Amino acid sequence: MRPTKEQANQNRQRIIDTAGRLFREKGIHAVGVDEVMKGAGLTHGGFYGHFKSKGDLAAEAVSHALLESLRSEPAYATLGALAKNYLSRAHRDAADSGCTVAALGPEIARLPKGQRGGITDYVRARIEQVEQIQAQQGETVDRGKAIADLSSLVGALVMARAVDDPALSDEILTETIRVLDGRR
Amino acid sequence: MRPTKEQANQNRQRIIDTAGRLFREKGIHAVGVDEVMKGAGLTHGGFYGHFKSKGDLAAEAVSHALLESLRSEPAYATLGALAKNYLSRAHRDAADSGCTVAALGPEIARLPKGQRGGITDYVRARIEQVEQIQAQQGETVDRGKAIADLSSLVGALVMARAVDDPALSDEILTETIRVLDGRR
DNA sequence: ATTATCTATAGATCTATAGATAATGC
DNA sequence: ATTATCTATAGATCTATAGATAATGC
Repeated sequence: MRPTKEQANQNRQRIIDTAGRLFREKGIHAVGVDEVMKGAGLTHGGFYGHFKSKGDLAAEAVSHALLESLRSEPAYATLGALAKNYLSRAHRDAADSGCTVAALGPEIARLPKGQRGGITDYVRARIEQVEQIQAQQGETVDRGKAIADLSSLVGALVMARAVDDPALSDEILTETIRVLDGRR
Repeated sequence: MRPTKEQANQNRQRIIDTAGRLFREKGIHAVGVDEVMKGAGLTHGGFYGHFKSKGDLAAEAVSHALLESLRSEPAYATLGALAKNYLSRAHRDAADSGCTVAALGPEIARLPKGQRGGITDYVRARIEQVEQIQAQQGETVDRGKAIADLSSLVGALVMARAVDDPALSDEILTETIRVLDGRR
């Protein structure tokens, strides 16, 4: 039953991908190695052939999820278009495949430094993305405004998910879109 | 060694208060009943005389922490003053006594509905607080803008805590303050 | 007598390891 | 021979319960 080197690498990638989704859905602490391996179609004992510890997997899974969301994203012409996508109900209701900062931000903050899965580079890249949109819209590039707008996006998604009332949740999404869009 | 009814109630409050701090510092899942009870100066077996389950405590601890942060807060004349306080380094570096939404937002979102510790009422109160500041500043009251500004505060704090680089973390705080303050 | 707390522990779960297995790849 | 995976399990931890204890409060 031993897989080829290629297949073993694919298995490793599938573990990372599965962990990325499960962690975002349920939180890192709420998901065991057992559940991750079962999700990847493997037995949990095999885990330690791929990773030294669960913490190592957490760092790699966070890093992979962050890079993936940067990579798979289209270019936006306006901040409003970005906001409409980021603050959609679909994104709110699918945390497992969505923004890692909104799903795991506080949990990532508690990880030891150097094990935070490249979130620093990710945030930097996002800030620059918003700056580029500003330039493209013919505005003066204002890095501080880019940071504040990015913060709006993350904060609105966190609140829209946490809140119990669907009407308030929708209002947080649509009103934040409106304000970010209106500033064009 | 049996305490008076009054002392038992104080013990219960101390459990809730201790849990509120430990949960915000380490995350709900990362803290056991044992650790909470030790923090409150009690043995862990006594816990179930006060609460039916850890989940019940979580709901009460979140609720208490939210109400406490509303109660203990001064009135702000301007949004900039609110931002300067909320986005201070002191607040960033003391999650255990700080904003529950920024510390536990995603984790609260995963709690079952009706067990989310009154976060809906809390968010509503915060929105109204920002609206009142708008009125006080002589601006037209814009609920959408209040929501977007509140989102900026929460998102900036989450990112400032998650990020690995102290300079970037500081920049996120100070620039978001500047933007929120400048819009006066 | 009631009850808040403590001691002790059951039962479940979780991380990690050890040894066996079997197919790959030198 | 090497190694990715599996089976089995050790050891730690975590939630929850049972029974004992001792002071309160009717």
